[in-house]
Amino acid sequence: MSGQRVDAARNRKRVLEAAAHEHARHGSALGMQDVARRAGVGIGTVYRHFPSRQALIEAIATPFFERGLALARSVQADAPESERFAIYVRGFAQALAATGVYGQCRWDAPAAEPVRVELRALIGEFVEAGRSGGALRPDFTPEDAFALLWTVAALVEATSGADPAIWQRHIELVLDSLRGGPPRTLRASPNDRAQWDAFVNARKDAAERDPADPGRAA
Amino acid sequence: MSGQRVDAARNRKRVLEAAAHEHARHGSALGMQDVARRAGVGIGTVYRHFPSRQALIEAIATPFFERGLALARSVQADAPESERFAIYVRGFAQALAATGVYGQCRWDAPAAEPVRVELRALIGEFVEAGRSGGALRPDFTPEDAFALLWTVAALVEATSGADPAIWQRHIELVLDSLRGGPPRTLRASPNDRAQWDAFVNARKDAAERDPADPGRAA
Amino acid sequence: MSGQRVDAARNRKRVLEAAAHEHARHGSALGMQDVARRAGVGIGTVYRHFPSRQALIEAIATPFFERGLALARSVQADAPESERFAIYVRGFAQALAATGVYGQCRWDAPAAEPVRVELRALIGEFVEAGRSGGALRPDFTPEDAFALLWTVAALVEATSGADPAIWQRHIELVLDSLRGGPPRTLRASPNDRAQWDAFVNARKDAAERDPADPGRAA
Amino acid sequence: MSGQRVDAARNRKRVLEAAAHEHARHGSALGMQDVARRAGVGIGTVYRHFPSRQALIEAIATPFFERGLALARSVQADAPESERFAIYVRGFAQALAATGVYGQCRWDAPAAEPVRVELRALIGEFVEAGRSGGALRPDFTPEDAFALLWTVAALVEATSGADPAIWQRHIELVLDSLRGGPPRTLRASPNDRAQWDAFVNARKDAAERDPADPGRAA
DNA sequence: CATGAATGAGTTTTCATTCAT
DNA sequence: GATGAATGAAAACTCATTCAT
Repeated sequence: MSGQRVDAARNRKRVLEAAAHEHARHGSALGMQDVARRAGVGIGTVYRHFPSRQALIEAIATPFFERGLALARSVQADAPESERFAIYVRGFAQALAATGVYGQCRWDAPAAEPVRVELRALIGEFVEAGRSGGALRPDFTPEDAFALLWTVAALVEATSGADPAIWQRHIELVLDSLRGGPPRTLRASPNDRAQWDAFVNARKDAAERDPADPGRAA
Repeated sequence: MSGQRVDAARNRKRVLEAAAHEHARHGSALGMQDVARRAGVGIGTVYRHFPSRQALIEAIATPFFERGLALARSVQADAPESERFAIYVRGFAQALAATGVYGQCRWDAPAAEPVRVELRALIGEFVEAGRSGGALRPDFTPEDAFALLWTVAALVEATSGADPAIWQRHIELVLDSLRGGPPRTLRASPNDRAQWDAFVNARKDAAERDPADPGRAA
Repeated sequence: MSGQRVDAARNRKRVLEAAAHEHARHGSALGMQDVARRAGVGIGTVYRHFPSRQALIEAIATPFFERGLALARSVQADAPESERFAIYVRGFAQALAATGVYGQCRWDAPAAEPVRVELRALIGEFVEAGRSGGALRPDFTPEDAFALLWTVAALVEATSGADPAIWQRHIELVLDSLRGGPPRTLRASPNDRAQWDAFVNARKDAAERDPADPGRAA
Repeated sequence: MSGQRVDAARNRKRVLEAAAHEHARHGSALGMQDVARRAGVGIGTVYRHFPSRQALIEAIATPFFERGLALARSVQADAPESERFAIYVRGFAQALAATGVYGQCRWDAPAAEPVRVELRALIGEFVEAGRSGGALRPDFTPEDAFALLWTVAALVEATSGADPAIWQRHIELVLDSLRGGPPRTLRASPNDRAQWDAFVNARKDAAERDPADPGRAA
């Protein structure tokens, strides 16, 4: 009816975008009907491309991982060795805040396996270089980096809607501290009370707007 | 099931505990039926104490906040000034890992208002004392502390089921780094690859066991 | 607890009144809990006096029938023979509008049996006297009277909340017509359009206020 | 059950018919499950066409009103002027007895607005013609007609299950009386005691069969 | 390929009734 | 006798998934 052969791939992409949007709002509780509506296709089309809700949710993760990997590659290609880790963390957070997709899209998804492997290798290099260059304390491991990314992701996901300065400050504070030396002046302004009040209120508002899934993250 | 009129308060508590348990596993998608079953009461009893699913979920937060506050008070009472912040963070994470309740139970809940206020005052004192005593870098603010607690909570929630050593290591690493001086040897063993493999596998297993809500957090 | 022996009869009466009130609003869909609350007693007390919801509903009818019978007796005692039927119909409608109880309280309730018998006898006399006195056409039977009372009840129940003039006019119109002679000037003002608009709006408002039981009666 | 996509409109109609049937028996307490079963569709299909129980109940009214309007039009087209009112009342009652739908389907439903307006115009004409032709007393108004129809509806609803002769007799009696002249011999046999006993018993039986909603109307 | 009507299992919520205190 | 907490069957409603068109 709407151009038969024209472009199945186009539809697939639209569904994926719609799903990412819904996922950002409702987490894994996203509704298939809502995804279809937002994508402007019938529910059946969603199921043609993704055989189940679970498959769709997992599929959302793929572009997320690919962006993460692409970011790591470009950091490796372009950034000075000792700063790569910091730049990657900042870029990771930035991408997260921009796309809003995280939630259930996790490193444990089967599809993420190869990405995870390559990413670990790259991050391993960043960490090694950071330690050598004095940007990271000597006992910092790649696994510490994963833990850090996880916490950063959670904070970004929670606060980006209210005041991005919160996570920006946090990242600078932690990165600077992880050097292991005396504190430097940070690149981001200090975290203050007003920001947190804004944060709490933003979440309260969101909960009122959508009582079905009252607050993601945390 | 379970005698009648035994004690309304007792039943209320059992429902709350059951709800906390379910919430830890399924997040806000917890089922009322499941809560009732686990509490050993009829579904009607759940509704007698909490008029709706939403009300129950909000109610879960209260003991969580109270524990947090109680912890802060006892830390203030018993711990040496300069170590209070570190002890509080450790205790907070410990409690989280033990009770598993977090998720939707957030600082923005209306019921949390008074707790939030008092808690902020206490944490403000911890931070001040920490800075004076050299346990925290001079530019660390109470709001930085909140951000840190948030990230810690996310990490604990995600990893406590797999290997608590992950979050323990992370906390020690960050606390030590936040001193601002040269790194010390940490109280927790380094974060290594095996731990993360265990983590990823644990999450994968959980997702297979319960495809409905495949993995909380992150 | 609230005065043990004091007065069970008092409680029974309060429950009955509360039930009548709830019944007037919600018909047979009245809630036991609501009745108990309005009566100011525990739900158990309601069940002590009336073993089931059905029994309570049937019990509501009794005072209704008794009032009807009392009215008939007093009409027989005090009113001029030929006007008894008209006076009874007017009084019946008046009582209905005042108490609001009708709905499920029906002539077929077992408890109503003896009342029904006596009432039929009295109304039979009223009808007979009315025919003799020229107030009712010769072919009007006691059963016609019952049918008429039924229709009057339905109209009163429907319109008394909006404009009682509607049923008053209707009664006068029909009573006058049933004489069988040329029309006389009626005791009530004519039924006009504004009254019906008020009626329709009143019902619409009620339906919005209480969507649970949107409008009793036909 | 019942093929798929057969025809959405067909299913909608079947649901509506089933709902009308259930409504005739149980009033506004009709069960959605029962409606679905009777319509031979899944419960989800009922909800696809009518988003809530309330919406379904309101929808039942539409065909009812449309039938009423269609009847009025055909009466206007085919019947002799002075008899139109009487014919309409009889047809109205007949339709009511046949379809059984009334109860919550009321003139105050928003959807009924346009029908109500046109119907009032038509009935206004019938009344006017009836007065001119001597079939109605001169002071009879269109609003009196509405009141009369309401009472007729209540009586039909209550008695059609037992003995239709009751409402038939009542209608003839009232229509004849409303002429304002000397009584004529009625087209329907007189209302007698046996009919009322049958009526009371029928209601008693119904109440026993279905204690949930013991007796509609009245 | 796309569509969206149909399905029904599953979930939330209500409420008449029971019974320990 | 009175109370109200407890119960669970029943009803309303949701939504992932299927499949005829």
